[in-house]
Amino acid sequence: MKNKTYSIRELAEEFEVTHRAIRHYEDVGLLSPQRQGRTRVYASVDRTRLKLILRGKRLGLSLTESRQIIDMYEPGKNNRGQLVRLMTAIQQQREQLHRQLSDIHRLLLELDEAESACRKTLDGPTFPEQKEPTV
Amino acid sequence: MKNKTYSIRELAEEFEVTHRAIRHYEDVGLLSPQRQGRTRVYASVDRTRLKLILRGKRLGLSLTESRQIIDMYEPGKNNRGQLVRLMTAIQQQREQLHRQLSDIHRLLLELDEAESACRKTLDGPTFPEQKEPTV
DNA sequence: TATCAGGTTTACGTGCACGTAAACTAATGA
DNA sequence: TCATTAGTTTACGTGCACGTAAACCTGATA
Repeated sequence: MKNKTYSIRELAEEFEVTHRAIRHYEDVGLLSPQRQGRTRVYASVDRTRLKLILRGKRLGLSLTESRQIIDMYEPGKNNRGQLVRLMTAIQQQREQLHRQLSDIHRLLLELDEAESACRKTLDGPTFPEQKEPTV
Repeated sequence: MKNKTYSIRELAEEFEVTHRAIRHYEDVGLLSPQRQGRTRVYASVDRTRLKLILRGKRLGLSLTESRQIIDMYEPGKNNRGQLVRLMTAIQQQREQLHRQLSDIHRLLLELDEAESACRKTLDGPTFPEQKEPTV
Protein backbone atom coordinates (compact mmCIF):
# COMPACT_ATOMS: atom_id res chain seq x y z
CA MET A 1 0.00 0.00 0.00
CA LYS A 2 1.42 3.34 -1.07
CA ASN A 3 -1.29 5.06 0.95
CA LYS A 4 0.63 5.02 4.20
CA THR A 5 0.84 8.39 5.89
CA TYR A 6 3.39 9.78 8.28
CA SER A 7 3.45 12.25 11.13
CA ILE A 8 6.12 14.89 11.18
CA ARG A 9 7.73 13.07 14.07
CA GLU A 10 7.92 9.83 12.14
CA LEU A 11 9.64 11.42 9.17
CA ALA A 12 11.96 13.36 11.44
CA GLU A 13 13.04 10.18 13.18
CA GLU A 14 13.32 8.10 10.05
CA PHE A 15 15.60 10.59 8.32
CA GLU A 16 17.28 11.97 11.42
CA VAL A 17 16.30 15.56 10.88
CA THR A 18 14.40 17.88 13.19
CA HIS A 19 10.71 18.70 12.84
CA ARG A 20 11.89 22.28 12.56
CA ALA A 21 13.86 21.47 9.45
CA ILE A 22 10.90 19.68 7.89
CA ARG A 23 8.64 22.64 8.57
CA HIS A 24 11.30 24.90 7.13
CA TYR A 25 11.21 22.92 3.89
CA GLU A 26 7.51 23.56 3.84
CA ASP A 27 8.06 27.27 4.50
CA VAL A 28 10.18 27.52 1.40
CA GLY A 29 7.68 25.54 -0.63
CA LEU A 30 9.50 22.23 -0.94
CA LEU A 31 6.84 20.24 0.88
CA SER A 32 3.11 20.71 1.11
CA PRO A 33 1.55 17.96 3.18
CA GLN A 34 -2.15 17.50 3.64
CA ARG A 35 -3.78 18.58 6.88
CA GLN A 36 -6.13 16.99 9.31
CA GLY A 37 -7.32 20.07 11.08
CA ARG A 38 -4.05 21.84 11.70
CA THR A 39 -1.96 18.70 11.92
CA ARG A 40 0.30 17.92 9.00
CA VAL A 41 -0.20 14.53 7.37
CA TYR A 42 2.58 13.42 5.08
CA ALA A 43 1.90 11.00 2.25
CA SER A 44 4.50 8.86 0.54
CA VAL A 45 4.97 11.50 -2.12
CA ASP A 46 6.03 13.93 0.59
CA ARG A 47 8.35 11.35 2.05
CA THR A 48 9.96 10.89 -1.35
CA ARG A 49 10.43 14.61 -1.79
CA LEU A 50 12.02 14.83 1.63
CA LYS A 51 14.37 12.05 0.67
CA LEU A 52 15.34 13.97 -2.46
CA ILE A 53 15.90 17.13 -0.46
CA LEU A 54 18.23 15.35 1.92
CA ARG A 55 20.12 13.69 -0.88
CA GLY A 56 20.58 17.13 -2.35
CA LYS A 57 21.98 18.30 0.94
CA ARG A 58 24.46 15.45 1.01
CA LEU A 59 25.64 16.62 -2.39
CA GLY A 60 26.00 20.18 -1.16
CA LEU A 61 23.00 21.62 -2.97
CA SER A 62 21.03 24.53 -1.64
CA LEU A 63 17.32 24.08 -1.11
CA THR A 64 16.71 26.18 -4.19
CA GLU A 65 18.92 23.93 -6.27
CA SER A 66 17.21 20.86 -4.88
CA ARG A 67 13.86 22.29 -5.80
CA GLN A 68 15.00 22.77 -9.37
CA ILE A 69 16.06 19.16 -9.59
CA ILE A 70 12.91 17.86 -7.96
CA ASP A 71 10.83 19.90 -10.37
CA MET A 72 12.59 18.14 -13.22
CA TYR A 73 10.80 14.94 -12.31
CA GLU A 74 7.38 16.42 -12.87
CA PRO A 75 7.13 17.84 -16.36
CA GLY A 76 3.43 17.31 -16.98
CA LYS A 77 1.74 20.22 -18.69
CA ASN A 78 4.83 22.17 -19.58
CA ASN A 79 4.99 23.85 -22.93
CA ARG A 80 7.72 23.35 -25.49
CA GLY A 81 9.84 26.28 -24.32
CA GLN A 82 9.79 25.08 -20.75
CA LEU A 83 10.74 21.59 -21.77
CA VAL A 84 13.68 22.82 -23.78
CA ARG A 85 14.91 24.86 -20.84
CA LEU A 86 14.36 21.86 -18.62
CA MET A 87 16.57 19.73 -20.83
CA THR A 88 19.25 22.40 -20.70
CA ALA A 89 19.00 22.39 -16.93
CA ILE A 90 19.25 18.61 -16.89
CA GLN A 91 22.38 18.75 -18.98
CA GLN A 92 23.95 21.36 -16.72
CA GLN A 93 23.12 19.30 -13.69
CA ARG A 94 24.69 16.29 -15.33
CA GLU A 95 27.88 18.23 -15.99
CA GLN A 96 28.08 19.41 -12.42
CA LEU A 97 27.64 15.87 -11.19
CA HIS A 98 30.44 14.70 -13.44
CA ARG A 99 32.67 17.38 -11.98
CA GLN A 100 31.79 16.11 -8.54
CA LEU A 101 32.55 12.58 -9.63
CA SER A 102 36.05 13.47 -10.73
CA ASP A 103 36.60 15.56 -7.61
CA ILE A 104 35.61 12.57 -5.51
CA HIS A 105 37.81 10.17 -7.40
CA ARG A 106 40.77 12.46 -7.00
CA LEU A 107 40.06 12.90 -3.32
CA LEU A 108 39.79 9.15 -2.83
CA LEU A 109 43.19 8.68 -4.44
CA GLU A 110 44.67 11.31 -2.18
CA LEU A 111 43.15 9.66 0.83
CA ASP A 112 44.83 6.43 -0.21
CA GLU A 113 48.15 8.23 -0.30
CA ALA A 114 47.54 9.95 3.01
CA GLU A 115 46.68 6.62 4.57
CA SER A 116 49.73 4.83 3.33
CA ALA A 117 51.87 7.71 4.53
CA CYS A 118 50.26 7.17 7.91
CA ARG A 119 50.96 3.47 7.82
CA LYS A 120 54.53 4.07 6.88
CA THR A 121 54.99 6.33 9.88
CA LEU A 122 53.14 3.98 12.19
CA ASP A 123 55.05 0.88 11.11
CA GLY A 124 57.91 3.10 11.94
CA PRO A 125 61.07 4.07 10.16
CA THR A 126 62.63 2.43 13.26
CA PHE A 127 63.43 -0.93 11.76
CA PRO A 128 61.32 -3.52 9.99
CA GLU A 129 60.38 -5.43 13.13
CA GLN A 130 59.12 -8.16 10.98
CA LYS A 131 55.69 -9.46 10.40
CA GLU A 132 54.63 -11.56 13.26
CA PRO A 133 52.54 -13.92 11.20
CA THR A 134 49.00 -12.89 11.78
CA VAL A 135 47.98 -16.34 12.89
CA MET B 1 60.02 26.51 -11.30
CA LYS B 2 57.74 25.97 -8.35
CA ASN B 3 58.84 29.32 -6.96
CA LYS B 4 56.26 31.34 -8.81
CA THR B 5 54.28 33.66 -6.62
CA TYR B 6 50.81 35.10 -7.07
CA SER B 7 48.99 38.24 -6.10
CA ILE B 8 45.59 37.94 -4.53
CA ARG B 9 44.12 39.30 -7.73
CA GLU B 10 45.77 36.63 -9.82
CA LEU B 11 44.46 33.81 -7.68
CA ALA B 12 41.03 35.37 -7.53
CA GLU B 13 40.86 35.55 -11.31
CA GLU B 14 42.33 32.12 -11.92
CA PHE B 15 39.82 30.41 -9.65
CA GLU B 16 36.95 32.79 -10.16
CA VAL B 17 36.51 33.74 -6.53
CA THR B 18 36.60 37.16 -4.94
CA HIS B 19 39.59 38.58 -3.08
CA ARG B 20 37.21 38.87 -0.16
CA ALA B 21 36.68 35.12 -0.15
CA ILE B 22 40.42 34.48 -0.27
CA ARG B 23 41.02 36.80 2.64
CA HIS B 24 38.21 35.10 4.48
CA TYR B 25 39.97 31.77 4.09
CA GLU B 26 42.97 33.41 5.67
CA ASP B 27 40.84 34.79 8.49
CA VAL B 28 39.74 31.29 9.40
CA GLY B 29 43.28 29.98 9.17
CA LEU B 30 43.10 28.07 5.90
CA LEU B 31 45.70 30.16 4.15
CA SER B 32 48.73 32.01 5.46
CA PRO B 33 50.59 33.67 2.64
CA GLN B 34 53.88 35.47 3.04
CA ARG B 35 53.96 39.24 3.10
CA GLN B 36 55.98 41.89 1.35
CA GLY B 37 55.29 44.77 3.65
CA ARG B 38 51.54 44.48 4.05
CA THR B 39 50.91 42.94 0.67
CA ARG B 40 50.08 39.25 0.55
CA VAL B 41 52.32 37.09 -1.60
CA TYR B 42 50.97 33.65 -2.38
CA ALA B 43 53.32 30.79 -3.15
CA SER B 44 52.38 27.64 -5.02
CA VAL B 45 51.66 25.88 -1.75
CA ASP B 46 49.00 28.50 -1.02
CA ARG B 47 47.61 28.10 -4.48
CA THR B 48 47.32 24.36 -3.93
CA ARG B 49 45.55 24.82 -0.64
CA LEU B 50 43.13 27.22 -2.28
CA LYS B 51 42.45 24.64 -4.93
CA LEU B 52 41.69 22.07 -2.25
CA ILE B 53 39.39 24.48 -0.45
CA LEU B 54 37.42 25.11 -3.61
CA ARG B 55 37.20 21.44 -4.43
CA GLY B 56 35.82 20.92 -0.95
CA LYS B 57 33.23 23.56 -1.64
CA ARG B 58 32.17 21.85 -4.83
CA LEU B 59 31.62 18.73 -2.76
CA GLY B 60 29.54 20.67 -0.24
CA LEU B 61 32.09 20.68 2.57
CA SER B 62 32.27 23.46 5.11
CA LEU B 63 35.55 25.29 5.50
CA THR B 64 36.08 23.42 8.76
CA GLU B 65 35.64 20.09 7.03
CA SER B 66 37.97 21.13 4.25
CA ARG B 67 40.57 22.08 6.79
CA GLN B 68 40.38 18.65 8.36
CA ILE B 69 40.95 17.01 5.00
CA ILE B 70 43.77 19.33 4.05
CA ASP B 71 45.44 18.64 7.36
CA MET B 72 45.39 14.95 6.51
CA TYR B 73 47.96 15.55 3.83
CA GLU B 74 50.54 16.87 6.27
CA PRO B 75 51.14 14.32 8.98
CA GLY B 76 54.76 15.13 9.75
CA LYS B 77 55.54 15.12 13.44
CA ASN B 78 52.32 13.58 14.68
CA ASN B 79 52.45 11.05 17.44
CA ARG B 80 50.97 7.58 17.28
CA GLY B 81 47.63 8.56 18.80
CA GLN B 82 47.15 11.37 16.35
CA LEU B 83 48.00 9.13 13.44
CA VAL B 84 45.48 6.54 14.53
CA ARG B 85 42.78 9.18 14.80
CA LEU B 86 43.85 10.52 11.44
CA MET B 87 43.36 7.11 9.87
CA THR B 88 39.93 6.89 11.41
CA ALA B 89 39.10 10.27 9.96
CA ILE B 90 40.40 9.18 6.58
CA GLN B 91 38.17 6.13 6.69
CA GLN B 92 35.13 8.20 7.63
CA GLN B 93 35.84 10.61 4.83
CA ARG B 94 36.11 7.70 2.44
CA GLU B 95 32.75 6.39 3.53
CA GLN B 96 31.11 9.76 3.08
CA LEU B 97 32.57 10.02 -0.40
CA HIS B 98 31.20 6.61 -1.28
CA ARG B 99 27.78 7.73 -0.12
CA GLN B 100 28.12 10.75 -2.38
CA LEU B 101 29.16 8.51 -5.23
CA SER B 102 26.05 6.40 -4.98
CA ASP B 103 23.88 9.49 -4.56
CA ILE B 104 25.36 10.89 -7.72
CA HIS B 105 24.92 7.69 -9.69
CA ARG B 106 21.30 7.50 -8.66
CA LEU B 107 20.74 11.12 -9.58
CA LEU B 108 22.35 10.63 -12.96
CA LEU B 109 20.02 7.72 -13.67
CA GLU B 110 17.05 9.83 -12.68
CA LEU B 111 18.21 12.63 -14.92
CA ASP B 112 18.31 10.15 -17.78
CA GLU B 113 14.71 9.24 -17.09
CA ALA B 114 13.66 12.85 -16.74
CA GLU B 115 15.33 13.65 -20.04
CA SER B 116 13.72 10.84 -21.95
CA ALA B 117 10.37 11.84 -20.50
CA CYS B 118 11.07 15.30 -21.89
CA ARG B 119 11.99 13.93 -25.27
CA LYS B 120 8.89 11.84 -25.36
CA THR B 121 6.74 14.90 -24.74
CA LEU B 122 8.70 17.03 -27.20
CA ASP B 123 8.60 14.46 -29.99
CA GLY B 124 4.99 14.65 -29.20
CA PRO B 125 2.32 12.10 -28.54
CA THR B 126 0.95 13.65 -31.77
CA PHE B 127 2.30 11.15 -34.24
CA PRO B 128 5.79 9.91 -35.05
CA GLU B 129 6.61 12.54 -37.63
CA GLN B 130 9.48 10.49 -38.72
CA LYS B 131 13.15 11.05 -38.61
CA GLU B 132 14.25 13.44 -41.21
CA PRO B 133 17.65 11.88 -41.81
CA THR B 134 20.11 14.11 -40.01
CA VAL B 135 22.18 14.68 -43.14
C1' DT C 1 52.95 67.09 -8.07
C1' DA C 2 48.74 64.84 -8.62
C1' DT C 3 46.31 60.94 -9.56
C1' DC C 4 45.68 56.36 -10.42
C1' DA C 5 45.75 51.15 -9.80
C1' DG C 6 46.21 47.78 -6.69
C1' DG C 7 46.53 46.46 -2.37
C1' DT C 8 45.24 46.92 2.79
C1' DT C 9 42.36 47.01 7.47
C1' DT C 10 38.06 47.57 10.00
C1' DA C 11 33.56 46.69 10.59
C1' DC C 12 28.88 46.33 9.80
C1' DG C 13 25.41 43.87 6.60
C1' DT C 14 23.25 39.79 4.26
C1' DG C 15 21.25 35.29 2.71
C1' DC C 16 20.64 30.74 3.95
C1' DA C 17 19.25 27.00 6.87
C1' DC C 18 17.70 26.16 10.41
C1' DG C 19 17.78 26.56 16.31
C1' DT C 20 15.29 27.94 20.17
C1' DA C 21 11.98 29.69 23.18
C1' DA C 22 7.12 30.74 24.32
C1' DA C 23 2.51 30.24 24.24
C1' DC C 24 -1.34 27.78 22.30
C1' DT C 25 -4.54 23.66 20.98
C1' DA C 26 -6.52 19.09 20.72
C1' DA C 27 -6.80 14.29 21.77
C1' DT C 28 -5.94 10.73 25.32
C1' DG C 29 -5.71 8.29 29.47
C1' DA C 30 -5.30 8.09 34.94
C1' DT D 1 -11.19 16.66 35.80
C1' DC D 2 -6.58 17.35 35.07
C1' DA D 3 -2.22 16.36 33.42
C1' DT D 4 0.41 14.40 29.71
C1' DT D 5 1.63 13.88 24.94
C1' DA D 6 1.84 15.29 20.23
C1' DG D 7 1.34 18.74 17.40
C1' DT D 8 0.87 23.87 16.17
C1' DT D 9 2.07 29.15 15.22
C1' DT D 10 4.91 33.22 15.88
C1' DA D 11 9.04 35.29 16.11
C1' DC D 12 13.53 36.38 17.41
C1' DG D 13 18.40 34.26 17.50
C1' DT D 14 22.57 31.94 15.46
C1' DG D 15 26.55 30.15 12.69
C1' DC D 16 28.55 30.18 8.38
C1' DA D 17 30.45 32.25 4.32
C1' DC D 18 31.16 35.71 2.56
C1' DG D 19 29.31 40.95 0.51
C1' DT D 20 29.86 45.68 0.86
C1' DA D 21 31.23 50.13 2.10
C1' DA D 22 34.71 53.38 3.87
C1' DA D 23 39.03 55.00 4.71
C1' DC D 24 43.76 54.19 4.25
C1' DC D 25 48.64 53.29 2.16
C1' DT D 26 52.13 52.95 -1.68
C1' DG D 27 54.56 52.69 -5.84
C1' DA D 28 54.21 53.91 -10.77
C1' DT D 29 52.98 57.04 -14.36
C1' DA D 30 51.10 61.46 -16.75
